[in-house]
Amino acid sequence: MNPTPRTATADRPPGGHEELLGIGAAAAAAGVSERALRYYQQLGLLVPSCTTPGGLRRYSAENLARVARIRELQTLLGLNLDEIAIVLRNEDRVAQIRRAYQDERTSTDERLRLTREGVALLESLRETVEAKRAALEGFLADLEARIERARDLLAGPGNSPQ
Amino acid sequence: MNPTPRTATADRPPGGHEELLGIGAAAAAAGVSERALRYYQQLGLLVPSCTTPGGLRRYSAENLARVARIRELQTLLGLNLDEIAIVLRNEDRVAQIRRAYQDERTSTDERLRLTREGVALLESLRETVEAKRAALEGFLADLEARIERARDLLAGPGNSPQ
DNA sequence: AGTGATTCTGACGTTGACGTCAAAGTCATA
DNA sequence: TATGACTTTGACGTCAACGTCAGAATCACT
Repeated sequence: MNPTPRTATADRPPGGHEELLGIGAAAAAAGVSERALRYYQQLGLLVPSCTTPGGLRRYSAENLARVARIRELQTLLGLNLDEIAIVLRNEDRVAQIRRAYQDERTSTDERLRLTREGVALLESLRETVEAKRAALEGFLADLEARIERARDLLAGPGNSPQ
Repeated sequence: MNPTPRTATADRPPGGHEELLGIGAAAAAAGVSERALRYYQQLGLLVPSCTTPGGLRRYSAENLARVARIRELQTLLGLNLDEIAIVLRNEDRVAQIRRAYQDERTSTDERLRLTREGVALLESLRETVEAKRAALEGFLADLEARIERARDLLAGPGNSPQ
């Protein structure tokens, strides 16, 4: 009933590399289908952190986090995969900027320039999200007002509230 | 250049009925396609407030508000049309309860019962929306934290922030 | 070297929410 | 009542985001 399912509850590797998952285990862990992982890769959203010599995809924890991010952008913000590609490219760019910033050889005004660029990218996403949040807030307020009115009817005198 | 476009900037009707729009004008006013209006009707989401003897659909302002509601539930909450159908049916039920409540013949405990039912329906929607809002809030907070950190780099001393 | 589970690459199918088009019908106006 | 704009009902097309399936290849393990 448990014939060593290969990847699931993996035993710690003696060498301290990374724990890489095959596409089946990765899909299960991320809560999406194998097809979805291949599709994301096809669109350039997700590149498995390495592949076996024979061409099998191996996914890292970072890869799984990226899938989670994709799903979040899909369900929370309602972005399509093309828009998500843009967001992810921006976030990758920010990470890259961060690394360049840490680099000893980066000059001080280059640091400034990079940071400003990163902030601008993040800000633009924030605009989008903030707009959505505001709209949702309004929606919710309206809903709560209606509930409130109904509740008043329950509390008030049973008849003819004028 | 203005050969009486029939329905657009309509002249006030002498009799005080309602201003009804043909499907073309209604679609334009609501910002959706004619096909969408027919499709919504096909799914039972939207029934034109009346039709001409020949079978042409006429849309009221209330109809347009409903379309706006549908679009809102689509884009803001990401619901599909089946889920929207449920929400709208619930909201219709609440309105119906409201009317029954106003009715003289409705007894006091019937009023209580109806109100409780209405509140329950609204509350259930509120749960959904609130969950979404919370998630979005978290998303936004994370984003703002990242922006903040980048901003700190801009304000701090140009080098090795440890 | 063999076995069985897993994965590969096409390639076609599906679903939701419409888009588009043809042929016929309706409506207000000339 | 005739004209032209608008609308009707099918019916087929489209697009995104995968689902599904076949046949071959890969991998860990014996």
